Amino acid sequence: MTPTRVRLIDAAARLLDEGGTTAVTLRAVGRLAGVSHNAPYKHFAGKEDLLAAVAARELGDRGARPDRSRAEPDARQLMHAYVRWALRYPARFKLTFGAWSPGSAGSGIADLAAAAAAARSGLVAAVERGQAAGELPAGDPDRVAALALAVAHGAADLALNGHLSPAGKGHARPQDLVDDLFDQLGRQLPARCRCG
Amino acid sequence: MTPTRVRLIDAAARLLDEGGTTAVTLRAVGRLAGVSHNAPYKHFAGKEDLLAAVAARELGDRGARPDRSRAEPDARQLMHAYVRWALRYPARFKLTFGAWSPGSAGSGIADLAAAAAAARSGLVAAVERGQAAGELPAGDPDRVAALALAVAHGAADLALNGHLSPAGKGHARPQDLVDDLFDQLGRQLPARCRCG
DNA sequence: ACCTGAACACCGTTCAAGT
DNA sequence: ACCTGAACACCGTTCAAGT
Repeated sequence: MTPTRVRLIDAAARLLDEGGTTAVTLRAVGRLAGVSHNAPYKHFAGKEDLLAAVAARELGDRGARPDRSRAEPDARQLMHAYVRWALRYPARFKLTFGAWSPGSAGSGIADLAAAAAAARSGLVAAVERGQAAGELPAGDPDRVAALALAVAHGAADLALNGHLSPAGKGHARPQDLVDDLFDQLGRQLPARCRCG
Repeated sequence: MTPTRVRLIDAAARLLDEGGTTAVTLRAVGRLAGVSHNAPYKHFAGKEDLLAAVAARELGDRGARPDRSRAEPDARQLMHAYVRWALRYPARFKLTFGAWSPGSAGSGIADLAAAAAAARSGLVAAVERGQAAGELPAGDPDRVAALALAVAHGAADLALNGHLSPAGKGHARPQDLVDDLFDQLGRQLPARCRCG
């Protein structure tokens, strides 16, 4: 709300993009925002809370974007967008979906939890539309959504950490793994096929 | 090789298990190992190289264990073991499959790359056995293995970070997602079903 | 070869003041 | 209410010595 608060978040996000997670120090954030090195403590509970505010804003921006271009994206497109975002902004991805200590209760962490819940429900809604259209198997939509997210998240994280494509064997791009899953999910037995 | 080197790795692993990744400081490692706070620099290029040595040993131990109890584990069992290990030792999991700067070339990092390659080839071999037994779909075994690993890794990582089961809705245990994938992979159209 | 102690430039966080 | 400067207890890393 207050201008210096958003200035601090801006500075932290910029440092994150430029120098990775290790470059985001409270002192550098204050320096870049034009305040003293401990002014952040008047706006955030500490370093972790400031980082949570950055993650919450990033998650909110990501959720707000696809709504304009396309009213009802399908689950496959959402997971492709997820992977694309992770590969393009590795530091934001690692921060947003990294570990958040459940005990601490700063304002930024609360915002982050709410933004994450909103993103999750959007994916579940897309899965339900896919099930209604017969493109995805029946069953608990929360669980199908979790499976899709697990593949996208795991593929992106493994790729970023160099654990996916061993030696230039091009065939393990994370987007391909997302497609493999959805192709497999779409290949379920149709109702008319009872020849078993 | 040298005794102090393994003592330093022991100390780092113990600090990692007890206090998480932030507890592993070079000074605390030296203290626990009974040497000065910068003796590690005679055995490792720096902090990252010591951590890589810890990760390489962990990965090697994980690879050596299942060989005794079961000669040829299948891919599903390997992925279940992967998830079980990640949930039980979160800090080791995050360290082992975390980010390793590709530029640096310490001895520990080289060991880690070799151990990761060995683990990967073991999974690919299990996938090939599953394909031969008709339990897994045909196609590039490297890619099927990558899909299985992506689900296991993503499910474990999301679960550890609280992004999987939203509000006590029990139905998103990472092991269940691994089963969902393998159940789906086993539900491929049999050759005799040509009624489409 | 292996280890030590002092030193340097950082860091997060706290605290007593300032306006 | 918001910000500042000094201070505390750390940290990784380097360096000149010691044996």
